Amino acid sequence: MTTLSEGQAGQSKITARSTMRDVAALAGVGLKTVSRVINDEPNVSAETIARVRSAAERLDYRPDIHAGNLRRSDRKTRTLGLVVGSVANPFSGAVNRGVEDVAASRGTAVFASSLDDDASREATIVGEMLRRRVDGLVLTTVRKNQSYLVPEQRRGTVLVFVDRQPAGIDADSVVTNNAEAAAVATRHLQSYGHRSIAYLGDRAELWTAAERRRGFLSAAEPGLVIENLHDEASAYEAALAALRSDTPPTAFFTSQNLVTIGTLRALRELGLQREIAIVGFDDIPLGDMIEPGITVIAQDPYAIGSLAAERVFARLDGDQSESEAYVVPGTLVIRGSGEIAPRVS
Amino acid sequence: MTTLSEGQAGQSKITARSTMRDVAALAGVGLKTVSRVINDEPNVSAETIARVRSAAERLDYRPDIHAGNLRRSDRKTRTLGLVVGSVANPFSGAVNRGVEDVAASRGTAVFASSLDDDASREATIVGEMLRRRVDGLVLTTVRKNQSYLVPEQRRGTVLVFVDRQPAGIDADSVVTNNAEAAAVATRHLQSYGHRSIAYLGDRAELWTAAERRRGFLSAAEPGLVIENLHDEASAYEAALAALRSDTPPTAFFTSQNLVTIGTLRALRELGLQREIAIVGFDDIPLGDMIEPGITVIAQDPYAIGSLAAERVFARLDGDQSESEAYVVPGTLVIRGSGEIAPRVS
DNA sequence: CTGAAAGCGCTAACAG
DNA sequence: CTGTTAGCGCTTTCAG
Repeated sequence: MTTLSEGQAGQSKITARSTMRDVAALAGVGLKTVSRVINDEPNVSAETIARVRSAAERLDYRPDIHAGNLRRSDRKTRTLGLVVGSVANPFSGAVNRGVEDVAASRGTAVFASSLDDDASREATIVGEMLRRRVDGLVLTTVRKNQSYLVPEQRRGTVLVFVDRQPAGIDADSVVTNNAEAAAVATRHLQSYGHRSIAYLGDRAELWTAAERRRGFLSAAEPGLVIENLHDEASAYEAALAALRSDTPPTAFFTSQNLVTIGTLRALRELGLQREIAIVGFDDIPLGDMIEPGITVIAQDPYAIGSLAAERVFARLDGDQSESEAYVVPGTLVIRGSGEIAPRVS
Repeated sequence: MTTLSEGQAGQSKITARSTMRDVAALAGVGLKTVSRVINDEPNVSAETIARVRSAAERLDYRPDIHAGNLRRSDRKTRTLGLVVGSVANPFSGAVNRGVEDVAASRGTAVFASSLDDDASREATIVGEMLRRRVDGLVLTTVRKNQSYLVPEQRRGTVLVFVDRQPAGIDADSVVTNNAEAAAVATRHLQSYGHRSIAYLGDRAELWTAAERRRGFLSAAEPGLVIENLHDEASAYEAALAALRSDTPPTAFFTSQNLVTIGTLRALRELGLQREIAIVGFDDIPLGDMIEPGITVIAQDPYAIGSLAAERVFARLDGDQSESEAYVVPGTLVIRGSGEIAPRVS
């Protein structure tokens, strides 16, 4: 006894989802023939193609990619997972778009998830994506170590790390030249005469924060280093305290977006935005519209995302070369705030 | 003859993906028992549970959600599709995050796709998501008409429209009170004495743009209305031309993010940012840091996204009530640029 | 409490 | 050029 979907019975109103079987029945051909037509395989007569197409259209047939995948030999779901800080922040948004554009050109859809730099959520989120059998994963990680992904990688899931370098696993990564760019920013301030530069940084355990601090320290004479700032408010407080101390810095190097904004607020609060220099790491929306314009090391998150996605597809296409750390250089964008000379005392 | 995955043979190195079968074999139980344990179903002895768990762990077993779905009665993929302008823009990013947070709390993953307001891509993108059998779709549409989705909706795919009202289909929507808020902005300018307010708007066929214009016109005396501005550059040119005309406006109402920024650049170019008033629709990052601060109608994209996702789940949970247009009100944020009185001539 | 058999919608392998 | 049979990894159904 064969069971047919409801669609077969009712002529007028399509309500149940129709299957390949239904299309085959309506077109009066075999199941495999429909499969051939739907997948543009050769060896079907033009007339048969037309009949199948019209039947599929009449039933508003939508092939189920997952049912096919179950049996298909390559087992690709044409799906990518992307794990970022938060889809709501501009940096991640641009990475997301870079990944999406490359993925779309390959007929691949993208799952994005926000981590909020919360290490405890990393494994859960990645697990959810793995259950859905993503072909590859583009990851901004928080955990100290990613060795838990090694078995998955061995099974063929492609892993590419972005923004931060992974540990305990061998895989491609795409990052900004954090240390070098931070040193460039620092030397830029020095070239205007600054000798007392305060470093305001993010949580020390983040790879990016550590790299930027390393770059800063490689160029600067030992000075004020404040870390573990993760939002505007804490940066604002830290900057305010530094400026009110007995030996205030003549310039700031802020290692991250929100830290830069918090520091800008503190400078404004004290009316010092034209007295104290500041260079931030990572660009800020409308950074050229404020007064003075904010000088930054601008990253290229779109390029990071698209390059990462390209690496995923290269690996899926069989690239067996050694894993590589790709560097997307940050660039110094001069707008005014970093070109303020220290007050002569 | 039974075929077993490679995992069974090799003891040390796991390389092939193991299936429920492999776990069952290793644990020495039946397939269904493993299924019960993995899905936390009742009627399994504690000892058996432990044996299965340990076998699953040893094989690093990951259930395949799609294989299960094929046979499962509810056929839910626990996947949502989100179609927005661009995942890289702040408004869409916040909507995305709102959707994601609600979805994550229900064990649901989110596909996001960028449309760039390109009507020709709408059907393709939606089609890709439907092939992947998303349970629901949160959509920012561009096409004039969404009736092509009616059959899909009848089959049980939940549709919720955000930011823009759909046409030709009956479904929940979540939007800002565009017309009312635009009228509020306009009256705000009038309350400072403005009688010659220029409206700079986006493409007239976009529902949001039309609504905002309608709101503006309901409050303003007929004045300068310029439309079809879709980016910073065109808005900049339009504002510049208006300001250089024989009868320049004393205030601007700009109907969208990029248009506001373009207009601000024009005002700065002419050094008029403290002479000519401006109120923008949709908030701008760091809008309080520029001088003067930019007065806007701020929307709440996070609330829009999370409410939309909640509606999807409500419908999936069986809510059969009439479809509704939910309104997330925009709020006037006063920062300076909208509180400039016209020059007395 | 446990498991064998059937089948979800599709593709692979083969036979006509 | 076309169709039949088996089976992907899981859940359902039903019999122990």
